[in-house]
Amino acid sequence: MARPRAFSREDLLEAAERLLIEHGYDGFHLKMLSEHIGGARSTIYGYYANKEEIVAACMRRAMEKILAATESLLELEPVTAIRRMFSLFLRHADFHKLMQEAPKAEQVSSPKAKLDLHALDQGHELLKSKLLMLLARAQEAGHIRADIPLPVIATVFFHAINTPIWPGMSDETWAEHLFKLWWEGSRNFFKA
Amino acid sequence: MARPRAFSREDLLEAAERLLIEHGYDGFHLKMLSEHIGGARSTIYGYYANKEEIVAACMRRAMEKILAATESLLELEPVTAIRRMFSLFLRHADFHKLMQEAPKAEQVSSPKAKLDLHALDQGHELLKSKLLMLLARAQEAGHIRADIPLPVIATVFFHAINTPIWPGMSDETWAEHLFKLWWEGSRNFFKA
Amino acid sequence: MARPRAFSREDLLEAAERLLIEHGYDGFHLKMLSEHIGGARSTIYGYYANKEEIVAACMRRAMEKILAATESLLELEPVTAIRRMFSLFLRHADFHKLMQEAPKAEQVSSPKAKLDLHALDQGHELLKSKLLMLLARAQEAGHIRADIPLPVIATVFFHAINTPIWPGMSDETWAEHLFKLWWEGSRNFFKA
Amino acid sequence: MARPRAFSREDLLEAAERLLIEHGYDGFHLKMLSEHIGGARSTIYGYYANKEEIVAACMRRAMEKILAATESLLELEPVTAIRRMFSLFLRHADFHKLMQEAPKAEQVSSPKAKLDLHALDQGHELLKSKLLMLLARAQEAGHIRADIPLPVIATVFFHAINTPIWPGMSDETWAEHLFKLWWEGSRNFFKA
DNA sequence: AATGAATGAGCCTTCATTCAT
DNA sequence: TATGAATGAAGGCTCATTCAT
Repeated sequence: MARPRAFSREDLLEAAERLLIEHGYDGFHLKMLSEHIGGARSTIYGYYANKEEIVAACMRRAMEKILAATESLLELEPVTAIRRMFSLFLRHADFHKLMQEAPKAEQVSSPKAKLDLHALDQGHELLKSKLLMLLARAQEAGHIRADIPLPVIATVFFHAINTPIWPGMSDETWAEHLFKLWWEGSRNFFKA
Repeated sequence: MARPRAFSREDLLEAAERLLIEHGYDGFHLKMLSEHIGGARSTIYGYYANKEEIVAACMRRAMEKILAATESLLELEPVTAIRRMFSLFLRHADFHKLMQEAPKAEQVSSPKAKLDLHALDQGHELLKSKLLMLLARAQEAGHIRADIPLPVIATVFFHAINTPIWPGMSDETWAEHLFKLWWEGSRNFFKA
Repeated sequence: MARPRAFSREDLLEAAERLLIEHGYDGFHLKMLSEHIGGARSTIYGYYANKEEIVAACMRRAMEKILAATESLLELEPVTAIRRMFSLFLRHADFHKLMQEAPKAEQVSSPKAKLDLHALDQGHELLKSKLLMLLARAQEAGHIRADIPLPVIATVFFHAINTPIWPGMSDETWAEHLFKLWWEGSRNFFKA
Repeated sequence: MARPRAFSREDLLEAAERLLIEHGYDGFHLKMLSEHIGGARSTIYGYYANKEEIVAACMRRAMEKILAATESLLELEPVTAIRRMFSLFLRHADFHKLMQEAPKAEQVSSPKAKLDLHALDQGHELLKSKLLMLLARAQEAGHIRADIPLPVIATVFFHAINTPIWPGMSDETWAEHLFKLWWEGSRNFFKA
């Protein structure tokens, strides 16, 4: 009965995500966004009340995608699960870059954005706790070194994933190498 | 007779570096800068023609400081040198993070800024080649694993340094843990 | 078969009047209006071509209501009629305040709005002339002072009505006091 | 040593006052203001941080001008003082119209504007109390009717002043008539 | 006819940069 | 030379109005 929407909320968030990753929070303008989705700046306000809310919704959505992907991981054998998690995060590579741009919930004035950012934080905690659980189980089974606190190991895990790919290398090889280096280090243990 | 210089080029670049690290490129304003160096905004234009040039000069200078600090490293025993380099970079970690979002020389309009950014890139390459040289020597001596290409190992090295510190942990302990994880990995090799 | 009318012209003008009185011209938005009449913003354009026309139609209608209410007043004894008129206007005081900032017919671009605003002006003149007639008759009968031109007295009458009510006072008491002050002044004539 | 200011704060407030009176709070734009003082919109922000602060400063200044003008009034014989106050306000005719546009201090976000608006309120109270004091003294001396609460009389006084002048009449005659009507009412007390 | 969506004009505000002393 | 003042180009957001169903 009314004019059909030129683009969906999904389209909008998708574009926003790309632009946020590419330009950072401050470098991200609604003008830019509107150009990328092919509409007027003001049209965006029919979807979200302000920039804050767009960013927050965008972050939350990315987190939910990741969380969904880690759904069944906990049931696997821990070392396998960790390996899977590693390659999963690698596939969603920009996710972490995006997360670093997240504004703090307290610095945000829109209540809706606050809600989304809190959900984001909870998601973050959940993700960390999932990883910690896996690491703990792997450690109990003697697979993970015990001389370094698990949260530190987890932090390094999260960060390692974001290593910018060596140009020209295939994704699979890259994943393989990266995991090996995280898992076994750079040292040569088998020195003759 | 002439008005005394309100601040030196050094003061300016020093303050700019701190502010860039703290607020990122887009969050960095000349107003902020002028307040921190105790002068008028317009005075800055006596030193640099525009914001681009300030940022470029600032990055270049930071890179040169790092390069100077790595000067004598190549003469040490390779594994010791690598360890030193690790903690050196860790001390300059903020700068590294900044580097990752450094403006590209081509996207910049001021020719002077272009020059500085090219010098920055060259410095980066030099740094990488120094590291590669060390890694190669260490590998020759059998200390570094040989099943993974050295550039990949170097990339991971560079990236590992930027891991956000685990809150509440002392800098020294953090450095220790981080190096161990890069060097020996997360796996427990000594499983009973 | 046709969609039922969501609201009538009357509903629309009624709501517009309330909102105009409450928020003034610049504070009056079509969004607000549409929410109050329970329809879509765009539906309003089925009734009036633009905001100007709504406002003009609304003012004209309010004026006509007042004029109708003064219909039988001229037949009364003049002083009684004046008293009645006073309390009548007091009841419509908000409208009067609004009238003072009514858009001028010449500043308006829509011809329909122009017409309505001219009608509004005519109504205003008619109202004034009615009042003047009453005052003249009262003056002839010796009830109104003759040392001040009647139009001045009429102007003050019109303006007095808009005196903002003393907070906490009942409408009736207020009307009583206000009329007395207009009629007898603030001076104490009966000084001992 | 620096470029001379194109207009003074006074110029700015003066223009703002005129425009506020003419167009009301909502109809008053910085663009309009900048055009009237002959500068760029952004230049205004060198004087005041935002629209709120301009309006608040403008109101406060108007109030202070009036207060200064009423300075020595209290020492006069009360009825004379009242008469003087009346013509004084008449000369500053638009003052009250301006005051009606004043935003409430609580609805304003800028702290500086809050301060100014509070000062405005205090000025308002002071003005009212001055008038009330005069009225009370006049009443004690038997010059003011006692059957109507003084605050009501004061309110009517304040409002009466703002009666729009009868076009074509000289200011002095107008002042005379207006005062007479407030003081003695419209009624003819001396009916033969 | 009624509606939800789209849009452009306009306002407030910030900031890099230029000007005039 | 150093500076305070001035400015235009954005960018966020609102709102009257038009479009397409």
